[in-house]
Amino acid sequence: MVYNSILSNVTRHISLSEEECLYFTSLLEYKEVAKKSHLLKEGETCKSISYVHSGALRAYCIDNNGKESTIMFAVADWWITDMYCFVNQLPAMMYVEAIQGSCIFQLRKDALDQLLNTMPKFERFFRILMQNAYTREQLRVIQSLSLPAEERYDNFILKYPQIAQQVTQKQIASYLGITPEFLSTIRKNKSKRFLS
Amino acid sequence: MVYNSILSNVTRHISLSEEECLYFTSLLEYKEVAKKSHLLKEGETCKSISYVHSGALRAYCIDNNGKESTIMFAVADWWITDMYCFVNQLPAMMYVEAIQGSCIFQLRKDALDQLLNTMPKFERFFRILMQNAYTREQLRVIQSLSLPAEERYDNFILKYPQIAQQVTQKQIASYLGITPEFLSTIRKNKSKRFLS
DNA sequence: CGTCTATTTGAATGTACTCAAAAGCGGTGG
DNA sequence: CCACCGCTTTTGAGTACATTCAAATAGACG
Repeated sequence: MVYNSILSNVTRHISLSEEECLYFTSLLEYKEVAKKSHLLKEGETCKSISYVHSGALRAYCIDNNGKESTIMFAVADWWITDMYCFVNQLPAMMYVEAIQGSCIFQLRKDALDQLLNTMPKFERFFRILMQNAYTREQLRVIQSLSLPAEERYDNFILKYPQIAQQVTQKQIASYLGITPEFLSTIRKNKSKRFLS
Repeated sequence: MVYNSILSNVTRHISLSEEECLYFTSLLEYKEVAKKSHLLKEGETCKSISYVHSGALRAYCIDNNGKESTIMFAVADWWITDMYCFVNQLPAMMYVEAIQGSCIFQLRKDALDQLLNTMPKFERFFRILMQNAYTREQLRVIQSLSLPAEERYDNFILKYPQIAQQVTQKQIASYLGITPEFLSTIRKNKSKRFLS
C-alpha cells in the first residue's frame, strides 16, 4: 500500500487506529515530481509540507551576491519545507527542488491545522519532528562554527552516506558552506594522504 | 505573582484555565542561581529544562582542542537546556552557566512527560517552542555559512540588542564562531569607518 | 591595591576564496 | 551511435579573510 511508508513514519512516534490512519491519509496529496522541477520558489507562499516517499529533494536559498546555500537535503522518509514561511504563511525565502525524480505526499497548511485540531495526538508527532529538526540544526551550527571544512565534509559523509551518493559535489559544497573548488582540493588531499 | 511571566509565556500559544495554571506551576521548581554557577556540565544527565524569569544564561560546549562555542544565550522569557540530551536523557554535551545572577523555573523531564500526558495541549506549546527554535537555528546556519564575520556581528547586534548588552565580547565572538581578537579588529574597523 | 580576565594591537601564518582555464561527464539531437 | 553542448569537477596562481601567538592595556572584583 502506498501509504505504508508515511504511516510507519508517523507511527514511529504516535499510535494510530485504522480510522485515524484513514483520516490522516485522506488529507495527503500524492505527487510525482520530475528531476530539476521546483516545489517552491522564493517569494511564493509555501502552502505545503512534503514527505518524501522516494527520490531526493533539496532546499536552498540564494543570497544578495547570488551565492546558493543548501539548507537541507531530503531523501526517502524525510519531511521538507521552508518551515518558517510555511508555519507563518509568509513569502518563501527558499527554493525546494527535486534532485531526482521523486514521489511525495503533501500536507497543506489548512489541512495540517485541521489535523492538529481534530487529532491532537498529531501535535505530539510534529513536536517530536520539530524537536529532532532543532537538535540536528543545533549540531550543524556548532560544527559549522568550530570545525574546519575537511572535518565537516567527513562528518557529512559519515552521517548521511545515502545522501552523499545521490547529490553532486557542488551541492555538498553549498551545504557545507564552501566553494566547489575547495571541496575538490579537500578530496584531492584526502586521496593523496590515503595513497601514501 | 511570581508565575505571571512564565504563564504569559505559555498562554501566548495556548490558553489555560485557572486549574490548569495551578497544575502547571505546581510542576515547576523555582531556583536562584549565582553568576558563574553552572546548571549543567558536560557528562551530567540533563534533568531539567529552564525558563529564565530574570537574569541571563548561556549554553556552550568545548571541543577536542579546548575551544569553546556558545550555542545559545537565554535572557528573560527564554527557555534553555541541552535539548538533545534532555529529551533523550543522555549525558550532556553542553555546559549551561549563569552569566548574571538569575531566577529560573525548572521543569524536570519526568514532570514534563507527566504534563504532556495529562494535558495534551502542552504538546502544542512545546511543538511551537521547538518550531521556533528550529527555524531560528536554521537561519543561523545559513548566516554562518554565507556571511562574513562582520555581517554576522551586525545581525547579532540588530537581532539581540538586549543580549549584546549583557554579555562579554568574548562570549559574542564564541557565538559567532570567531576569535575575540578578530571581533576586536572588526569593531575597530567599524568605528574607524564611522569617524571618517 | 593587587590579581585575574577581557580587550586591544600587531606581525606572521593558514585556511578558504576568486578567477581562469582545462578536463570529464551526461544528456540530447542529428 | 556518435558528436556536441552545457554543466560539474579539477587544477593552479594570486588574494582575502580569519587565526595564532605574543605583549600591552584596560576593567572588574575581592
